[in-house]
Amino acid sequence: MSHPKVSAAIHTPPTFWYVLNATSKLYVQRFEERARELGLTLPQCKALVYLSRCQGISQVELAGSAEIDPMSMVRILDRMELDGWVERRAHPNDRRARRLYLKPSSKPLLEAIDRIASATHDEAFAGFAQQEVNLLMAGLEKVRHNIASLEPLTEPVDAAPRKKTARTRTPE
Amino acid sequence: MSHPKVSAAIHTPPTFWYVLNATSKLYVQRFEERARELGLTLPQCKALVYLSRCQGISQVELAGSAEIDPMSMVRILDRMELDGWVERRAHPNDRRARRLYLKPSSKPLLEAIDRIASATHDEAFAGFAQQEVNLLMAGLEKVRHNIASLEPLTEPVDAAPRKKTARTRTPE
DNA sequence: GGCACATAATAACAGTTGATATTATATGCA
DNA sequence: TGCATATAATATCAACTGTTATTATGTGCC
Repeated sequence: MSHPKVSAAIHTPPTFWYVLNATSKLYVQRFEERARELGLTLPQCKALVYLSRCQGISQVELAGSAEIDPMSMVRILDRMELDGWVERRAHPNDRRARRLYLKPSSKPLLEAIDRIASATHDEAFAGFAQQEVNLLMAGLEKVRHNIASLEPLTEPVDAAPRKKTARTRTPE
Repeated sequence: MSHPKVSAAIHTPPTFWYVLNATSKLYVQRFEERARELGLTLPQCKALVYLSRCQGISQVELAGSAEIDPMSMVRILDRMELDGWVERRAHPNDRRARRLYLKPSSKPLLEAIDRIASATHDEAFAGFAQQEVNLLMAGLEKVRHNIASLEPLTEPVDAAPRKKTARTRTPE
């Protein structure tokens, strides 16, 4: 991510989505900058943390609670199993499913993740009163709730099925 | 993005980065859900909007002001030039550079983007007083500023150069 | 029991993104 | 002038993500 330092270009008053995105991206970047020392990406960290809270669950369950796409979860687990942090055991009653467990070796990792998360949080909220933090989170939650409870855009279901990747569109 | 509806898994109190990310992602998703009807992705919209504010700039400049990676910008412009929204003209004094211009056909597009942005904004802030919105943005800006002004993590510059992609890491 | 259908995990593939290398040109300085 | 270095744009390649298809099971109903 090597942007040439922002030039003397016009800077219009930042819109909400701009600030929201920029902040989110920065925050993740900072987190991953630290997590890189552990050889972990954010999704991996998420998987580890969520798994630590309810070991023995299946992959779909973990994917569901960590809000990660099941297919991505497979790949994350492949990597982490290889790295020796996680174990996939057979499920006693369901031969399709696998029960997930953390290997003891992952303990220090989880602690490190915790430290990293705190450190990032502290950096982000330097100079904030606790109440401000709560307010900010509450606001974001409200926005999130607003969007989450919207209908999926009724989609005109028009004759021409559109490609999912944004593509050439001839203006009629 | 087809998660199986979040299972009965334990749900710990949401942390800040969780809420921040989730909100940001949802917001973008909602925006792109609408923008898809125009055949545009969010980066494309960004490029168009920023370009509209200072036509005649070069690609690096646009990349800089829109905070998009220059290489990504190339690809975005390739597509949009093809689609006939944007023009690359030779730069009079610098034969390496190209000056960017919007083609007239992009005008309705820009208007549509504007409408979409407003619509999304309105959905997100349903039930907010203007003051709340301002407060929320101010909070985010503060966080953003906090992180943005951090040193790049002094990187221990340790002997072993680490791969940038999170990879197997044998615990010593 | 056996058939229709759902589900867990994974494979295969396509599209996108990010990092580095390449090419042409500019710029500063000896 | 001529060489070292910087820069704009782009090509190339590897990693990652998302989508759909595949395989092995499980579940309910007749």
